Amino acid sequence: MSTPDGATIDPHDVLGYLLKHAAARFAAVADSALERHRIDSKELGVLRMLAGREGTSQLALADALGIDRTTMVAVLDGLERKGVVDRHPDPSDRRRNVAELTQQGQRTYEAAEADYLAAENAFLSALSSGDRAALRRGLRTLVVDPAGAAPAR
Amino acid sequence: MSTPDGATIDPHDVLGYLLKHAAARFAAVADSALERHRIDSKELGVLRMLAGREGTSQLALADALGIDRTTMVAVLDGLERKGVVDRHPDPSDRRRNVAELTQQGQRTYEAAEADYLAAENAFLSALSSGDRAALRRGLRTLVVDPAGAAPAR
DNA sequence: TATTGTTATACTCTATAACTATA
DNA sequence: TATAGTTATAGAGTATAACAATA
Repeated sequence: MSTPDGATIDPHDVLGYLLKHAAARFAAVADSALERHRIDSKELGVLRMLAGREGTSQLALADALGIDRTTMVAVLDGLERKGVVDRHPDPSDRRRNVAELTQQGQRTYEAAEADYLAAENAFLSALSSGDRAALRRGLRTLVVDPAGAAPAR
Repeated sequence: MSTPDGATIDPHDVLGYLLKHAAARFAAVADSALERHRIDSKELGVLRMLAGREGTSQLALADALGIDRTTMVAVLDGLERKGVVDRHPDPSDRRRNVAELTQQGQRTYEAAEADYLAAENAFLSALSSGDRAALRRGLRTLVVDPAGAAPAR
C-alpha cells in the first residue's frame, strides 16, 4: 500500500498537476491563436490593460499584471518596436513613463482580443456550460481569495 | 471603446490569467506544505509514481510526468541523495535504470502526501463543494481532452 | 530620501546535442 | 541501428542589485 489508508493516488488527478497542465495547454493554444498578430499572451495582457485607459505608468502596468517592473521594460520595448505602443514621460511627474496604445495598437488589440476569446471558447468547448461557469467562478475565487495562501509573488 | 463591440475586458478575468495564477498560487502553497519533508511538488510527483509500483524506468517516469528524461536524471539524483529513492539497472535490460522507493522513501511519501492533500483541501476551502467538483472535473477534461489544443509538450 | 525607469547580472528551469553502454 | 541514461551546454524567463533622473 502506498498511502496511510492504503489508497493509491492517480498522479494525473492531483490539483497541482491539473492546474499546471491546463495552464500550459491553454497558453500554447492562446499563443498559437495570437501568432498572426505577432504578439503573445503576455503582450496581449499589456495591450488589454492599456485599452480604454488614458495612459498607464510602467510600474502600474507591472503591478497590475503581477510581473516585475524590470520585465515590463523589455515587454514595452518590444511593443514599441512593433509600433503598437507609445511611451512618453508624464508631464505631472516626469519620473513616470506613460504607455498608451497607438492607433495601430488599438486595431491590433481589437483583432487579437477577438481571436483570444475565440481560443478561450474553443478550449472550453468540451465542458458543459454549467462546468464552464463553475470553473471560471472557482478559479476567480482561488486567484482573488486564496485561502491560506501566500500571494504568488 | 476598446474592443470591436465596445466592451471592456477585465485583465484579471481572462482564462489565461486565472489558470496561470491559480497554478502559481497553489504551487506556492503546496511547496510550503512540503517543506518540512524536504521535498517539493515535482519530487512528490515522482514519489507518487513510484508508490505502489514494482519499479519504474527513468524514461517511463519522465514520460508519465511530462518532463524531459534529462531533467529526470537531476530529480532522481536529488531524491537518491536524500535517501528516499534507490536506483539499479534492470536485469532484463541493462540499459534501463529502475527507480523505487526506499523504506524511508515510503514513509516520506505517505507523510508528504497527507500534507499535500490537506493543502489541496485548504486551498479549495473557499469553494462550494459543487464548484469544487466541477472545477476538478473541468480541469480533468481540459488536460486529458484539450479541444483543438496542441499537446503541452 | 524615496520613487521610476533602466541596465547589467544572476538565477531557475528546462530542453538540445553529444557521448557511453547496452540491445 | 536504436534506446536509456548521462553530461555539458544553451536558451527562455524572470528576479536582484545598482544607477540616473526626478520628486
